[in-house]
Amino acid sequence: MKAVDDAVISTAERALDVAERLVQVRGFNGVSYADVATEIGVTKAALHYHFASKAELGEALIGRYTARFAAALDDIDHRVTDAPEKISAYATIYLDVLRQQRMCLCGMLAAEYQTLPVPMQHAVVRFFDLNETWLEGVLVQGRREGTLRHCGSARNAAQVVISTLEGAMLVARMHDDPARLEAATGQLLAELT
Amino acid sequence: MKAVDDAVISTAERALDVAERLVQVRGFNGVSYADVATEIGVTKAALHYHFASKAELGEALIGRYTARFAAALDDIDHRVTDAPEKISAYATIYLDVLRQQRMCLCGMLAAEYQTLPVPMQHAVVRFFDLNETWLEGVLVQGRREGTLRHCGSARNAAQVVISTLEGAMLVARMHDDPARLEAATGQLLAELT
DNA sequence: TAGCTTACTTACTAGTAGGTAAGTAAGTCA
DNA sequence: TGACTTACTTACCTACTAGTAAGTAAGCTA
Repeated sequence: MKAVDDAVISTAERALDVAERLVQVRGFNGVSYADVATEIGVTKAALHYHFASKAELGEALIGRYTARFAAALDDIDHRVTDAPEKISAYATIYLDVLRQQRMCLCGMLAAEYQTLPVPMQHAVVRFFDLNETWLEGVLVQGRREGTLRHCGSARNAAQVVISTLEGAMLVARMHDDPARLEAATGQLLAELT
Repeated sequence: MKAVDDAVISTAERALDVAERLVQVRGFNGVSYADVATEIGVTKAALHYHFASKAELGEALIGRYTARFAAALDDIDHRVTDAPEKISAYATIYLDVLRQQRMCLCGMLAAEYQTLPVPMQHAVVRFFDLNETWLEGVLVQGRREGTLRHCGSARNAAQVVISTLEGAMLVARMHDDPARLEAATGQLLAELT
């Protein structure tokens, strides 16, 4: 096995990279083992060696995506102190994904939710929980410091923020028009400040 | 052929009813001819008699859904005069769909956009155009009458309204929690009035 | 160096996908 | 009454789906 810290990227990692992009563009039901295997230049059986089933590949995909998101939120917490700026930085994560002509992985999987294996459903819900909890914290901070306002509970307001960003992403990607997400973000921030 | 105005619903109509529900729940790529045919009690070949290809069935689906939406908007225009109440009635359409545990047909298809046949892509875009245009009119009316306010163009604000409702629907359906859509609607209306 | 592990390939399976050709029963119409 | 149309069914096709069994080359390890 190759060392983790050298320049060579393992087959499993490359499979996750390719599968992630394909799922973000086409959806989980629009991607096959053959699609992923062909693109990284191995057989389907090699993919099954690393991920026993498509459900397992899907779980690994969501796990890695969620971990990366969590790291990005942590990074914001360390870089930014101002609550409104944190929300703005949060929206920038979404915008960066959209600029690659991709939908949020978990937003896409939310659409296909009813067709997903149960472990994948739980993993998707965990992703949204993580985001809600982090946003809730920022909204509480902002309200305390007088830089953010919202009606109802902070949890509720956090859910509305996520809904707006995911929806704007969905529609903006279809039109290949990131400006729509920027407009929604602007209105969201205006409403909260 | 059965008369259009008697109680018997044609096979084509029943196929559209079933396919619509299945696509709203599972997505276009999560539904097969066999699924639809089995549920209405005919063979796949009978379905192919009415809709030559899956793409054609999809187009018919979007066409009927868009026409029904257009009729609902027309109905609002005749029933309601107050602009904020029109927006509220508009949001109720979405809520009624969500209460059946369904996603907006075209919101679902927006997620799968990249995998759809080109004629279906165009039909989905037309659905959103129709909605944007109607909302734009209501927002202009509200601004003129002093009952609604929005920053930027009315068209832009209309896009944000649709994005928010579609996104809230996506997330709320996953959680089986229509309250999330109601919360997003509430915040949207607060922002506009 | 013998045995084991890793990371595959080749060749296959059963099931499902969309789609089609040919036939048929029932009804319409000149 | 014979030709035609509608609304199907049966039986099939090819392509693709996820998944598997068996084999192999390379490297690591006692």
